[in-house]
Amino acid sequence: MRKPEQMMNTNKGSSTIPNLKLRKGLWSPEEDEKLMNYMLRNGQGCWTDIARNAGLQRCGKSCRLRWINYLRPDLKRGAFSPQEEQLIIHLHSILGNRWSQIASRLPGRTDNEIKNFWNSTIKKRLKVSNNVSKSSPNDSTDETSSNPCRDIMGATMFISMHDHEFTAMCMESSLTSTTTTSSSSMHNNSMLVQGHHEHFGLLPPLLQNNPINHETNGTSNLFNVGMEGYEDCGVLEMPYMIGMENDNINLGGGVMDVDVNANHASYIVDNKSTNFNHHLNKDIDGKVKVEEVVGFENHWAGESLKMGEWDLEGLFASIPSLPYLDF
DNA sequence: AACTCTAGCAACCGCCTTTCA
DNA sequence: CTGAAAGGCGGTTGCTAGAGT
Repeated sequence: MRKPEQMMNTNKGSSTIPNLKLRKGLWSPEEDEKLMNYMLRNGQGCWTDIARNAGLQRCGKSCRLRWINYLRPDLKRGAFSPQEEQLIIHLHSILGNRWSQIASRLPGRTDNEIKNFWNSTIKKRLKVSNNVSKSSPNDSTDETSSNPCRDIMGATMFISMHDHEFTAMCMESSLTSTTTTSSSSMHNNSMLVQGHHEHFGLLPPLLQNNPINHETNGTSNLFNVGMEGYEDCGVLEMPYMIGMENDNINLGGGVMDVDVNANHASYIVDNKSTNFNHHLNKDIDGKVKVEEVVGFENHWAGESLKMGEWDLEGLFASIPSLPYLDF
């Protein structure tokens, strides 16, 4: 942190207020009050104007940051709850360091806050857990190391495997509404399947001991996907693929047909952005195999799939913002 | 009590993207 | 179409407070 009176310098940033020396460093309570009052009176607008009109000797950028990270009334304060922590990990495993996108899924939390939390707390724990796992002979065949997602997957001491409810909620809510569900959701799940299946922290582990979670409340479906394991060739064995009987689930870019009685489920998506096609076939023994047709490979094992190649909007459309969560 | 270490976090920096004249 | 300004974002810095010695 910087002392409020620490620096006064000419602005050389992208937000300019000519001929004014702009303050930097910590915000004083007076400055906070000015900005807060102005924002509450006038709402958001051009930050340079806000800075000027509020009588602040700050650049617009600085005002924006202060508002977003500290003054916004809807900000949540205090430590991250375990649920939030899990969600952050979950989202980070999907999105990487896209803090703003992660933050957009955690109401009341800022990207800066999450970033700091990740860098200071989670990374550290990750390191510890990684050291532990490296010392374990059972992990000798594991090629985790460079991928943090994968590190997390292996971090059994880090993620509680027994706290299933939250993940379940994620899964349920992401598929609760037929309008919010998309093919990318399947893709997300598939990604998360990667890693040591005995450590499924980010998959809904409830599925491992809750074979059928299948209910309806009139308008919503619970649609849980359980994973028994995975194979490097991209074929996943799923003990349970659950949908409403004879449901025709709208998956955004495609349609999933679930016909439990016929022991058959098919999921065919032709999504330009994700280029992701799956066929699901239910085995006689009740397992459903997801056979990759296009665009999904074992990227942990070498063929990396770059995030930038995805349709992140589509991807995110499938991740719930969980507004009902009250951490 | 004095000093050192370190975790946590506010805020800056610089780059990239978007908007607008 | 182009360039400047503004906005947005991720990475990084450096201060503070508290714990440890």
